Amino acid sequence: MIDAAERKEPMDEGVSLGGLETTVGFVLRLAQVAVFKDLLSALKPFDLRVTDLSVLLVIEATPGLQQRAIGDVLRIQRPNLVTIIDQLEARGLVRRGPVPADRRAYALSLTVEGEALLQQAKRAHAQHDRKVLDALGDLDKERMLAALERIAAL
Amino acid sequence: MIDAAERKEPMDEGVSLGGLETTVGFVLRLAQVAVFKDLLSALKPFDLRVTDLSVLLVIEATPGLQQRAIGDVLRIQRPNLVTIIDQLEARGLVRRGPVPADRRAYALSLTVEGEALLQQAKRAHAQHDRKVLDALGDLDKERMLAALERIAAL
DNA sequence: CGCATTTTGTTATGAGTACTAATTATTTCA
DNA sequence: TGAAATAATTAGTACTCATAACAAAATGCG
Repeated sequence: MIDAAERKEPMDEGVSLGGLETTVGFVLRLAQVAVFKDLLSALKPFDLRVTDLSVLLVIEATPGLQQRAIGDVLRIQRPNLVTIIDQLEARGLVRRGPVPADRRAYALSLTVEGEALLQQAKRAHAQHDRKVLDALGDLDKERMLAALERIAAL
Repeated sequence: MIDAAERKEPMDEGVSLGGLETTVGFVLRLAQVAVFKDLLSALKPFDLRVTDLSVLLVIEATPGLQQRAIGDVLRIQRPNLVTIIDQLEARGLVRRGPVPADRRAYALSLTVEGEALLQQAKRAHAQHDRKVLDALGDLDKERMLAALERIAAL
């Protein structure tokens, strides 16, 4: 396959984006897609998607959490979280334990296998995150995060 | 529906995200989702999706462009662009004209209706963009764009 | 020129993600 | 106790994104 950068005739570099290229929203999307693609490939060896990693991280941080709580903080709809947990449970990474006070809910926790895999995945994630931070250049992380959080609260 | 912020018992604010909240990638995603949601609702009156607007903007900037070129700059796969143009053409907003030198391709241009609708949509878009820029706070747009572009080039 | 290769747009199709409505079991509360 | 709310689930849907294969036309090289 021939990359656009080395094609002969059309020379797409000259095509105007109609002002889109100086728009925060548009570039924000390009950046987000790139970050997710990079992280996804970094997690490939562990057969984890980005969402899987985030779920595992939250469970690790607070074992005993219920599905609803995880969905809330990660902005995952409850029905969607069900299948995610289903898969992680089927792989023996996560356990659906009983909640003493509530027989409807499950107390989620990592199995030893889940904990072990997560440790590996965390190293890959840290490596990925380093790349992202390097790309920030002179812009310090704190100001970037603050700005992004304000945008997220639109 | 009850918002999480005003629910009584669980108090999700205390749930740890396991370090995710200080990750550029995660917050980047939240920001991007928020921006798209805001822009989508701003474009609702014109029955345009975000992608539709970007396509119209590119065509306006360079009339006579072929589908392939638009897909390249906007990162839209050719098959997907076909249906997008189909819809815009069916609504009378875009015209598929002949390319003198190439009978396979179409020279895309805006109709008068398309031009008129785009002008309105651009005002809505400008209003939305103003909100995003305000959210940047002390961070100047140029540095933000530069950082995002470097991330997008990961 | 003539024939293989490439390119444009198209169709069909599948994977992945995300959303809504409705159901069951359980808990909460008036 | 009975009504309403909640946790998880199921089923169905919609939207985005990607790939493969195709016809028509253009390109290019012998």
